[in-house]
Amino acid sequence: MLNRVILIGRLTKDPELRYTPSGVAVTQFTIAVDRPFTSQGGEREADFIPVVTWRQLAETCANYLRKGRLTAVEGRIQVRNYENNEGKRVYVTEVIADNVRFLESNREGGAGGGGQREETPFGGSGSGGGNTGRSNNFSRGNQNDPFSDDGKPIDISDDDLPF
Amino acid sequence: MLNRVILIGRLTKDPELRYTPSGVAVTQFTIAVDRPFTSQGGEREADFIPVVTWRQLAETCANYLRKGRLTAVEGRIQVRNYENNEGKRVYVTEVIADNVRFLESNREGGAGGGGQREETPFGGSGSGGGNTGRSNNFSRGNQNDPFSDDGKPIDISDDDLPF
Amino acid sequence: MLNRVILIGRLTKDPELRYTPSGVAVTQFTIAVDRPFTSQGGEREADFIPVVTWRQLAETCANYLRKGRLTAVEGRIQVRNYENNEGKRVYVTEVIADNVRFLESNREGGAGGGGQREETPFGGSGSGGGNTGRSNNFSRGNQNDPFSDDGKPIDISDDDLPF
Amino acid sequence: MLNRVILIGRLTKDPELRYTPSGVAVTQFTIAVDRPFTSQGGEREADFIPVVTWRQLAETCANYLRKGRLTAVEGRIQVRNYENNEGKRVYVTEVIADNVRFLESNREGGAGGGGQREETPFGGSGSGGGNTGRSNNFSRGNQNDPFSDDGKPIDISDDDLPF
DNA sequence: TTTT
DNA sequence: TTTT
Repeated sequence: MLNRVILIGRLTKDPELRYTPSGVAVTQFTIAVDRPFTSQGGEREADFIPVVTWRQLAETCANYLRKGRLTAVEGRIQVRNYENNEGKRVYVTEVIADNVRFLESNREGGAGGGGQREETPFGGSGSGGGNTGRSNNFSRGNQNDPFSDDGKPIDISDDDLPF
Repeated sequence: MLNRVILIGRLTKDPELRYTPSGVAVTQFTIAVDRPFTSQGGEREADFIPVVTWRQLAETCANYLRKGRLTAVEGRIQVRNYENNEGKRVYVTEVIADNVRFLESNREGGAGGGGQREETPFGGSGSGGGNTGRSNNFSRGNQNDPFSDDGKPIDISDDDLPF
Repeated sequence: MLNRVILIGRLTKDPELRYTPSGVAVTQFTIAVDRPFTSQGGEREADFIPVVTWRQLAETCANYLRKGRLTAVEGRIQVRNYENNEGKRVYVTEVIADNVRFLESNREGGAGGGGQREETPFGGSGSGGGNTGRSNNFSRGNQNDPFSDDGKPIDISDDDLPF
Repeated sequence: MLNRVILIGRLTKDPELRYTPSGVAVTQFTIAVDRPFTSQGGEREADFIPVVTWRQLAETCANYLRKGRLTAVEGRIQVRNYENNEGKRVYVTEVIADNVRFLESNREGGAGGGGQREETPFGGSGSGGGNTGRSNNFSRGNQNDPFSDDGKPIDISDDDLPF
């Protein structure tokens, strides 16, 4: 009935932009959130939490987030499940974000490097809003469709569309 | 750096109280949280989210929560992992709660039935506070220790203590 | 940059539905949220937090919420200010809700009584969505416009529209 | 029953550390949180939200936060009221924080300037925890007690202690 | 493996 | 001015 998550942490890798078969943008990334205490052994620990964004927000994240960036994520916990290739049901827990805030601009710190896409965010993020279907900034041929040729089991489909 | 979750939903089963080898109370339950939209097929869907509480709060939850009860949970997302009996790393995502609110008193509705424990909450919940170690309301012999004889791989240990 | 509030408490009064001059629905109510501790003197205390909802959500709240009902509110803190009739700047802090959950159906407990409007919610609430402008369930003449004739300084206007 | 706020914004001024008559540390500051939309006129707007921290956390905030710093605040909304010198009841809404995260270290950007206190945070913040009473990092004579000689009406007292 |  |  109510399901709200707020996280602040750092991306463990550059985000991955994909499209569902019907052409809806999805971006996945993981954020490392330091725990507020140390383990028995005294080491700093973190939770590595998978985040999914859809549509316009997916494209903004793919464009401006990079490995190492401090980021705030707001969304809901989703538990989906699918049958894997051994016929076993697998449960996947993710945060479906509807609001993402870039807490570090592209100049400062971060793992930086190799940004082959835009260099400047245009002011934070949106909130899930706007255009349904595929943005035309992102042309897509069959060849580079991550949902048909990346070898891994396809585990995000149009059925997973959250709205 | 910041990790906050708030959920409102219903318990899918009575909660399960256990103790770690060193005697710390842990209670696990799952809450079903209806999604704010229906699926393509038009059915209501829900996320089934595992919740863990520790110490005093674990005992309060075990005493007063029951299957079907509407409940608010506040906590953080934790992703732990362990190696299963086939040597494969398994990831488990849970909400570690530090605040649980009973939104339905024991009188009204609910699945009711068979409450062999207390019948009245004494005013909501605490917030993780208080006594370390084991409460003496809960005697425990070796025989009924869920961590040594329930047949399933032991997947919660003192190493998982969150504070 | 991020502003999120979640409250669970009880309405101190029936909600008040009004319309801005241009006809947008606004509902205001106050929820009493018990503090998690008692005062020095040992009394239970509560915070009385003003909540504002707009448009479709305003109408749903006006229809289904009543004094005493347990309610969950999700939104953002807003601090607006205006000049009062003595020329002094007054600051008003409110929660602008975009999600409201009715945690008690109309049957159970509550202050009940005098419900001259609908008796059954149709499943929770929405989330700010939908129709701009005025719903036609709510006819409104100049005479009963709370924004032109209630004697009090008009302190909500179209300028306060949050989206 | 549940009251949770999470904010990310920038301090409008350096924080103010004070002590209650019995010597408990309190720090107040305001954070400016940009709204997620622009006003009718198209200007960026912000909410200016007063924040209060107590005890150990108050001292950490006073030491490390400065005007302009990007900061995450977690806490609860509190509405207190007092009678002013004209005998009128005044309502004050504040966020009582139990967790504060410094999202910008002291090197980068910010309004910088004139930091006459420590230059390096020792790793974020705590969470309200720890020592009751006054830390001995902060010597205090009668003369510089902000609660006895600052001329302004004393509006925070030991009665406001949240725990 | 799921709740109302 | 406040709710159970």
